[in-house]
Amino acid sequence: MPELPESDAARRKIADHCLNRTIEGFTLGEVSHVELPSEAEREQLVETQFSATRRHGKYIFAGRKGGPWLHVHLGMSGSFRIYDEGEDAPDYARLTVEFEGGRRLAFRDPRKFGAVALVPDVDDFIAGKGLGPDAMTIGDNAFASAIGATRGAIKSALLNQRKLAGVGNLWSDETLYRCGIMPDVRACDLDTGAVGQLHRTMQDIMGVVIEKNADYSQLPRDWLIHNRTDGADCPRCGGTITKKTVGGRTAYHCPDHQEGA
DNA sequence: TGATATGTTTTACT
DNA sequence: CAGTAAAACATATC
Repeated sequence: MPELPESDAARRKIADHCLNRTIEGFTLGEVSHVELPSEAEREQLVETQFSATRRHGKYIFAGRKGGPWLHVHLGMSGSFRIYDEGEDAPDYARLTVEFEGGRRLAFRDPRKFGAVALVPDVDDFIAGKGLGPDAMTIGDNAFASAIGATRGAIKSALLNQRKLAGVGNLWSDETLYRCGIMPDVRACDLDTGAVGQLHRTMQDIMGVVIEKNADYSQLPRDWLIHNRTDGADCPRCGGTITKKTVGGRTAYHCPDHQEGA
């Protein structure tokens, strides 16, 4: 489920398996309603190599210095699959990059909410999207000014990609759960200490998910992720996990140990 | 069968 | 400008 940590794990697949190999071509799957690079854009990449990857928030990039970069957003259900020529292509492959030596990189996207595009400059792209600072590298002061001053719900602030890039529904719930803060508390009602704790906790949680390569089965048992179901027992306090809608998103939380400001 | 889903964008208000 | 709310996007799964 792609948020920042899942996007980073996906980026790493490219970094680990697809760099410095000449791109020979592309294969398209069933592509209606999926944003993909045009034939002319794909042609610009043929005979070139990816030499580096980047990630900002949930946006992944692969390219080389000076050249156009391939940008990928995984949307709701996107993923990458690395395989070699002769192996079965995965289901729902929308765009497959063919490298020399038979290496394949498939962009899978069952629900077609993802996007792949060619961008001339990564920084310009990020600026053009209006994305806020990356959630894993933002500093304490920048976090406090981006989030702490918001008048709306803290959960909505964390999810706002213009304020902070990378946090999605799952990890915003996990962060608030660990901090003991109700998702619908107004961000500006949190004291300085709580905002600082939120910053540290958010980075700690997503850092662990990145470290575990986004394999949820390796995450600690007392995390909300394993019990994110209406009516489940809260593994931290014995309360009951409950859902409510905050800012149009479903917010799972424990009313017993998550409190208002 | 119907409800729900990890995300983004757009539009229309307040 | 800041924020809220709803709808739309396409499809798989519970």
